[in-house]
Amino acid sequence: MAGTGAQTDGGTDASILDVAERLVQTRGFNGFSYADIAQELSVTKASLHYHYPGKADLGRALIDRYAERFADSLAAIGAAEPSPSRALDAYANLYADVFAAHRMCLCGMLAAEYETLPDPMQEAIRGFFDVNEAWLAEVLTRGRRDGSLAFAGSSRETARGIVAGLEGAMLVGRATDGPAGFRAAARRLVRRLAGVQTG
Amino acid sequence: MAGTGAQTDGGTDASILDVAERLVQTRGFNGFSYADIAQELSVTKASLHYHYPGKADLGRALIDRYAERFADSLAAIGAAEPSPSRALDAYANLYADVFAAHRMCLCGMLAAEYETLPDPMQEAIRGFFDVNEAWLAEVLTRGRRDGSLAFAGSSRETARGIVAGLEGAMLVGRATDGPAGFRAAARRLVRRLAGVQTG
DNA sequence: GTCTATAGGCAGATAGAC
DNA sequence: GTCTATCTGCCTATAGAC
Repeated sequence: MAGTGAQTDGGTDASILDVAERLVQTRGFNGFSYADIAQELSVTKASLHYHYPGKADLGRALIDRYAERFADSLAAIGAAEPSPSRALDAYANLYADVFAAHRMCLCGMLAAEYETLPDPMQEAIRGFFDVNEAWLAEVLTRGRRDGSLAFAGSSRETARGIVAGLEGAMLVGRATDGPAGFRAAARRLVRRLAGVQTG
Repeated sequence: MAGTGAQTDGGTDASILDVAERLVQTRGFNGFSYADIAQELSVTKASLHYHYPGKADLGRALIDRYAERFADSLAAIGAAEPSPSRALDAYANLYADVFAAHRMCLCGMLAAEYETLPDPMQEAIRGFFDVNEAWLAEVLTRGRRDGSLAFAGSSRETARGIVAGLEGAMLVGRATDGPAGFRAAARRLVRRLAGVQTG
């Protein structure tokens, strides 16, 4: 359930991040303001600036927390799912959970606005995708070795295709899909790209 | 070469759309202002409001023109490429051309900001994806019938996966890829999802 | 840590002269 | 059609009291 922004503790910083995270995932980094957060938390904008002096600081903190949670989820999948094909299903489900919460992946959303973002945020976004691709590449390599997966080309480029497919499915699905079919579509996409062998 | 925003004629309206299109494709609809366009064209903001009274009007005009161009490109591919697999390669190249121009697909970008956009723009964005999926579905159906393509599930859901894959590849690629590998990656993705039969 | 108050700038948009 | 001038409102951000 990574990336859906469950309230962590009761800390003020975390509450701010929770609200900001949801706003970025639904409206984009350029589509919300400190005023939006302040109103929702019934505090003043000045108070928010105490915790995160500038919007860039807030943005960087958002990505770091999101990436950390996502990495935890990947580690949990790795521990719980020794089968590569099952690990891929679980990976697709991470995205389906975000979509079901009527959100876009935080870093997918920020990738769209990439050119308008400060350097520290751009750097963190690249890091997020790199971690995802590296984790997937490892799963893919393992699956091809044990015969449960069959795909042409390198694990890394196949991993990149899977990330792209899932991010794109969320992006387009926001405009066209209901949440119903997304989970199945995401699984289908990943299995197809990874060449999951039936039986 | 649809979607790269080549100057159509010398009309003022078209010039405004050309600049605005590039700004949306690189920075997003919420990432530019009338002032940006005015500066680039050396006119005043008031002059722009004469041509497009509100930003929503400008946005709708942008999508309509973009969708029209894209539809023309699809028709041209249909006329020039009787082979389904070659038509799919040409389709992937449409996206690669946009990416090579250091742009995101206009409607992919707007899909990210979907929740913040006025109804007329949302409607036009859905129309764009629907036309793309319908065109692809027809190609896929034809290819499966003649044996050149092999994929599980419906043509329509496979078409949706291809659009998602290409949009996502552009989205993520802006943050991670150089323009070099994108064309090959896009072709690989489409061929894999459509089950292009070798030989 | 949160507040009031405010600065300084930019957003989208309009009126009216030319 | 394009201009100058202006409006209103929101934006990010800061100073300083409590």
